[in-house]
Amino acid sequence: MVRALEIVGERWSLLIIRDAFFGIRRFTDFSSHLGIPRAVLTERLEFLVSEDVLARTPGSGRRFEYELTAKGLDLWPVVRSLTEWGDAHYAPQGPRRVFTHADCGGQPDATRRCSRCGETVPVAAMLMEPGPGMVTSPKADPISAALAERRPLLQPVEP
Amino acid sequence: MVRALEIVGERWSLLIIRDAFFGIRRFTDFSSHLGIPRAVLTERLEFLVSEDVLARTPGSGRRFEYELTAKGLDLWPVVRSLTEWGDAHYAPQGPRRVFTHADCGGQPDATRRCSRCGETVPVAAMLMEPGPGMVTSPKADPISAALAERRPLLQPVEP
DNA sequence: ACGGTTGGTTCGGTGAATGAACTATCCTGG
DNA sequence: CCAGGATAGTTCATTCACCGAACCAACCGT
Repeated sequence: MVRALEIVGERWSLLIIRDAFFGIRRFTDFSSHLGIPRAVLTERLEFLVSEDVLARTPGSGRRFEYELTAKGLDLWPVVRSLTEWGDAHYAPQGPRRVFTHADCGGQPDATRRCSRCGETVPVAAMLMEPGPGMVTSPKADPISAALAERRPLLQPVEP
Repeated sequence: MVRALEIVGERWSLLIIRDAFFGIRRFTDFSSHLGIPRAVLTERLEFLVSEDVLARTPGSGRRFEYELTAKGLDLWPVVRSLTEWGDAHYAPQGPRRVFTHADCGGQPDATRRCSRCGETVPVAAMLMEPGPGMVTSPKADPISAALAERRPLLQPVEP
């Protein structure tokens, strides 16, 4: 676990990875959604790319995109179990987001096993939907607004 | 996930919690096994106790013990999935430790479901055994040596 | 050609982490 | 009863990481 924490244990790293699962791919979107200092974001993205957790692909012009690699996708159980623990102990209204299997509507657990059909669900086949604890503030930025809608995981935000 | 990381996302916190699962309970043992600065250890233990992840109970005299609470035990999926990710991507020799269901010998996944009997295995009913990647250095301190033996999780080290 | 967008870099200030040394309390052996 | 060790810290100077704000350079559409 020491090596895992050397890669994803620094501050912000897991939040960047979580946002990547949610479909965020661009520098500016990570910056505005997370509120992370840009210098720190630069450093974290470069490090995660160098460790093959994210891949940096050129979009149009300067619009680079940071995407999860296979190794990065393997972090889903970490993201999911941390979220479940936070929901269980710090979300009296219930979770802000729930994740469902697009094919059958069941709820995959942290290991991606679906509660209804029993399949191991690929992350891309999961839908993220607002849960009972979701708060929709009127002044929400476009990114937060998009992430409060029902949408598939990994699908790029505003393509 | 933000709130979860506020509790367990600081450096050393998850390693302290992992060691607590392994059976470490005393200040000196955490210090020597993790190599964490003592001032930081003091602060982390106090914080985790204040957040009801650990409980501090008086042993004999000054020998306090830090034990996982129910809330702390709920962090097992986080510890397990981080370890699995590290093993999958940074342990070419295979994992250093494997965890088995004491009753049936199966291997519980991150959600504690046993691969053999299908039961949800309590953490206390799991055995930690050395795996193919375990390295037994001759100069190992007594704590590391104890943790390289087959032993139940949560059982206090040298009671 | 020009203003906006994107993806950064640079900078000074602040707080946290580090390792080494020191301390106070309790327990045990003689 | 006293000495010494074990335990669980505290203190301190140095180093390092994080922070917010400002600056900058390439590219785009018009």
